[in-house]
Amino acid sequence: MAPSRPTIKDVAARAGVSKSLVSLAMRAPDRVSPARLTSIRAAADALGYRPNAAARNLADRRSFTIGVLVQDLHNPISAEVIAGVQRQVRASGYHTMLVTGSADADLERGEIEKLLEFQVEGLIIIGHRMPAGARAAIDGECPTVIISRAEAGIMGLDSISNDDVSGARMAVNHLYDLGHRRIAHITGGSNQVALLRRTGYEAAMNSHGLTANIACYEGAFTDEGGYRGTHLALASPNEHSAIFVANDLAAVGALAAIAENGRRVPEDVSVIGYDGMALGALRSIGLTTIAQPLASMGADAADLLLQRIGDPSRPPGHVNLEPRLITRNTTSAVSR
Amino acid sequence: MAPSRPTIKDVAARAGVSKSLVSLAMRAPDRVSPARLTSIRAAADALGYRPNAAARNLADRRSFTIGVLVQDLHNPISAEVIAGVQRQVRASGYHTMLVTGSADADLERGEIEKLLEFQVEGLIIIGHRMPAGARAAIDGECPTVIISRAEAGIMGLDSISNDDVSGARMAVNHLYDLGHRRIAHITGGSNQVALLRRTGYEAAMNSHGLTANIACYEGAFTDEGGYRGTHLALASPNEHSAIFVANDLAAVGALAAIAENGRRVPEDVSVIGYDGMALGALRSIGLTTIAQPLASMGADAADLLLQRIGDPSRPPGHVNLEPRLITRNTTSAVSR
DNA sequence: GTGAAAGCGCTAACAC
DNA sequence: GTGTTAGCGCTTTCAC
Repeated sequence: MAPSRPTIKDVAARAGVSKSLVSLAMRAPDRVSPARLTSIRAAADALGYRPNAAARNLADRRSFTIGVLVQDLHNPISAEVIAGVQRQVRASGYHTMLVTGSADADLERGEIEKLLEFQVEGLIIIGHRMPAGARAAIDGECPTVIISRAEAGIMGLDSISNDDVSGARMAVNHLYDLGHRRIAHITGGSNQVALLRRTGYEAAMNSHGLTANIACYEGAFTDEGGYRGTHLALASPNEHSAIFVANDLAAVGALAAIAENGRRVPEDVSVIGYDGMALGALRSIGLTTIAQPLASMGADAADLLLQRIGDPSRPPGHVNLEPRLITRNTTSAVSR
Repeated sequence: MAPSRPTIKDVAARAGVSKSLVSLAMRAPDRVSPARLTSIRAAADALGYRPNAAARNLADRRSFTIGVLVQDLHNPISAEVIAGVQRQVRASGYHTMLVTGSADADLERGEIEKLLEFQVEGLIIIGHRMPAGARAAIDGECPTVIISRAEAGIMGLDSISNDDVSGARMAVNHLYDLGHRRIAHITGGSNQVALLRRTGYEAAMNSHGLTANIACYEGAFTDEGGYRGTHLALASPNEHSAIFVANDLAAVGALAAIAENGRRVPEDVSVIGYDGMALGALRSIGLTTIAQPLASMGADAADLLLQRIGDPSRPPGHVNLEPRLITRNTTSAVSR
């Protein structure tokens, strides 16, 4: 700030060469004579020179930065996806600028605007909602890939998702195989992902001839949502022996509701979640779940984006990864 | 990218005015005649003009950006601190650029370098380790505040922390008040924060005349660490009736170890953690803990940083917040 | 191999 | 009020 940082010019002066040679030395060391190179480097070190990204981006007309919008930083799965994104992005010589979304659509669109003003070369959006400001990106402004939003396809964006319908079926099938028939579903609300999971649940129930047993209780993708929905389920006369909860966070809430209700998991009622958040693996939770390959989804998103940046005319790609069942301690064979 | 974005010049041409008037119109609308203003705005809208942050930062010689380094994005408390930081930073008209640290010190220093190259006006570091690249920041390069690292003081940086020693005493006192005497401590490793919490534990035990009962078992700030440490504790002949675990994540691991050991919480052994992570409040966990005011720590850090940016000569400040006890379901009066 | 000069998009005096 | 003119720090032809 105050003692404004040394510039390429200062380095040049100190090394007794021209600005452009310093610039060259920084980017193509092999095209500069060894002697000058060392003296330039010495000067740079002595001065504590650090390139100014703003100036370089301006001259380059590119930023080597990709923007990441995380809608729900509080859901632990976000961290895992982010880690995957970062690893891959870094490996490609880019770096990430991460902003968080929020319930406030205006704020969220503002964040996206900022990212765009910073000339990010691409955008990765992690979350279930369609961000307000994403329209701009969609309008061909900036390559964008959406993680975990299945309807992205219809908007012409690249996307990475897991097959929610198929995953939900896996959940039901697992329960079915354990002998459960009265299987309830706690929903994740009215967003696309939640709807798909519900669809998978219903489809699986139907295909097992359990149409009459279909029972959905309204929840949300939060601890609280799972808790409330499960209380509803337990209060019904249906005597569910198993519950498929829309996501892991909600499933943890479900466990609490069940305990409060005086029943045991999995002896009295089995519970299966969805997502595969690391915390579900915590020994004191031991949640059976349908796990999304979170880190690779992040990495794949980065790959897809980088490809698209390389070739903007490339048609949008949709990677739909298969989730997998992880059996832990909250599901068991039906007891009666 | 390809169809390079419209610039201020394009807007000027379309509106039939000069570049500088457009620039003025964007920043001080009231100093431009209404007629021109509207026509400029119309032109900007029509063109889909968006200011180029790189150009502006270069000309302004400031970025209105503050960099945030999060060392452990996987610890859920990070998200809460980040939220606090973001809210406050945004409210001040700045925005944040967030990068994640990692075990790899070189990568971490690289991330800090990037932030610095981007001309961030300040740095907030969230985590327990002293990042390699922080030296540069310390050398007066860039105002920096450290969250959760008590030794920051000696390095001349601003810092926000909670009083770990005092918090640990609170934990022990709570247990003591419940009648516990054989209180074990699962440590968080050898970092400063863990050491302080251990110090507080020992001090409290001493002051209660329980010096002979002091028993520390080696753990870490992770689920796994708490799990292993607790198994050690339970295997000892000390018959601990209560355990103070170095942080919440580890405490959750402790719960698992205790369950595996065939004991109940809190009937057979009480457990108290530290941090106040939101997940500890999840009903199926209900962890008693010493809660740090995470969101306000983030907000305070942002405030401190902004102040320092405003007045770089300001002496470093250290805000040491008092944590508070949150009693939930994992502690109860000693039974025998 | 090296340097001079132009320009990236924007801001900020400074004149008109 | 409004336009002109210099840069901000860096990259990049293009001659030498």
